[in-house]
Amino acid sequence: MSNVTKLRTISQEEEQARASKGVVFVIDDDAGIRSAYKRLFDIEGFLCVTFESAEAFLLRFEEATSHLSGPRCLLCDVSLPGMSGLDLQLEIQQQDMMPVIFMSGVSSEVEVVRAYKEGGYAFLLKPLDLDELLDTIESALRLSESRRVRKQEAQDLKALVTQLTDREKSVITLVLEGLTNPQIGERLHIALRTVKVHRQHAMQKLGVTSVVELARLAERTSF
Amino acid sequence: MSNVTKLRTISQEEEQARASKGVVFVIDDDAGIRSAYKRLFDIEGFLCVTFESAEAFLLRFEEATSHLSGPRCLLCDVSLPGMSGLDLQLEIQQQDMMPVIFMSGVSSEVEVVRAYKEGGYAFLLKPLDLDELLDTIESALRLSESRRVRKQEAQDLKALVTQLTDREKSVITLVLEGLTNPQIGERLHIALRTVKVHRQHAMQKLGVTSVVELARLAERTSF
DNA sequence: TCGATATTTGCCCTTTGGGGCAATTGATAA
DNA sequence: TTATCAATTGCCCCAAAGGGCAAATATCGA
Repeated sequence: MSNVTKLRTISQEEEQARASKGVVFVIDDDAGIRSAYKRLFDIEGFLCVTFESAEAFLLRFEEATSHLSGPRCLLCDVSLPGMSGLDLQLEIQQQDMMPVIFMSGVSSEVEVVRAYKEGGYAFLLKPLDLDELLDTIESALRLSESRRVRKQEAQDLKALVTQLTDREKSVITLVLEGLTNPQIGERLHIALRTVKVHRQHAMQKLGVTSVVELARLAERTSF
Repeated sequence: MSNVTKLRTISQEEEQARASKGVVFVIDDDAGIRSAYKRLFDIEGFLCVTFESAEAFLLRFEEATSHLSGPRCLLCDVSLPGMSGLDLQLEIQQQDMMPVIFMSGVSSEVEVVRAYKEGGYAFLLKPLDLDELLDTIESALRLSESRRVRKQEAQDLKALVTQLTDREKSVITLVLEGLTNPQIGERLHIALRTVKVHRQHAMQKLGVTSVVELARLAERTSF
């Protein structure tokens, strides 16, 4: 059935496939411009979702895309009716949601400077160079993806670490300081056998089989 | 004697002390502005060196400050006679020398965008806010310092690693993959005792006493 | 050709690491 | 109150790590 209505509808698989390549949010108050961008990004294989205002974006982008995974970025005009692009940017940067690319035809230097100072990813001046636009979108999506990966990694590790009991944590901490089991035993006033048991349990819980792996893991977290 | 001529001359110790806090290069074609900045940064405790053009900076900043260590940054007007600030920036970013802060009173948005796109650290519009200027300088200097530290660390480690012989490197590599000495022996077709010897020598050369330290060190380099 | 360095290996000894089996104690959740 | 889980320890065993002593080869610059 998606064949019949393919101009406006895509299947769920297609939708997720596009989202995996990248979700591009577009905010512009001009419906014509919105659909032009949508067409462009559809052709390029991205999933594009448009909004007519910053307020609409904040209200609806979550539900519109929470079921989709993939890197994302926001392309937004600086001057919008209601909440401006710059103010929206403040919200977004606070929650570290996604890179924001500004566009503008009539921007003052002040706006540009502010956009960058507040963490804007790029600022494109009209008339837009299509290649430049796509390059910027792609690199913003790459940034988004690498951030996501880093974040995911961090919280996976955190989940592992919280599985450890206090005793296990303290033993592992000393292991990471390079102490031997007998030394750890002395330090914590427990028997050698006890140290070994805690160490063993901790290694299992952390899913590592050697001290090297343990150290590598610890480098990426902070115990 | 420095007391007599203290308005223009500082002792070598004083010079290095200031440089340690931060070297601020200033490029402006107006001599009055240059001396105003110099006064300001002198008061703030930085070492300030001024130039009348981008060309003069490139020619002379090296010899003027090569004997001094410390974080550094460049404060520069975008529109300069001769080579523009933006062109200078290209040179500087290629060699990753220092953060560049642009100033301008009559900049178009295009210039601002280009400055940021090419890696400019900040863009300050006139009239300058003194507090903002100093904040920006300080954070640029912090960036410069952390870059320097990272770079230094990297080359120290590289120096250590190059001390290793090929055999030692291959043994250590396998150690870092989590293999035991007997396994390494099999893999390299050498006796267990030989593995131990190489391992021991490598650890000594790298200045580590435990596998944990070794792993930590390896995380920061790429063997 | 000679000394320095790298690579190799064997023998032997001690300390660590890893882990099974079994038991005790305390706390906590069902 | 009972079952589960964390913490603890002892005994015993084997594999792995660390390293001293000694020796043979090979390479390479002086």
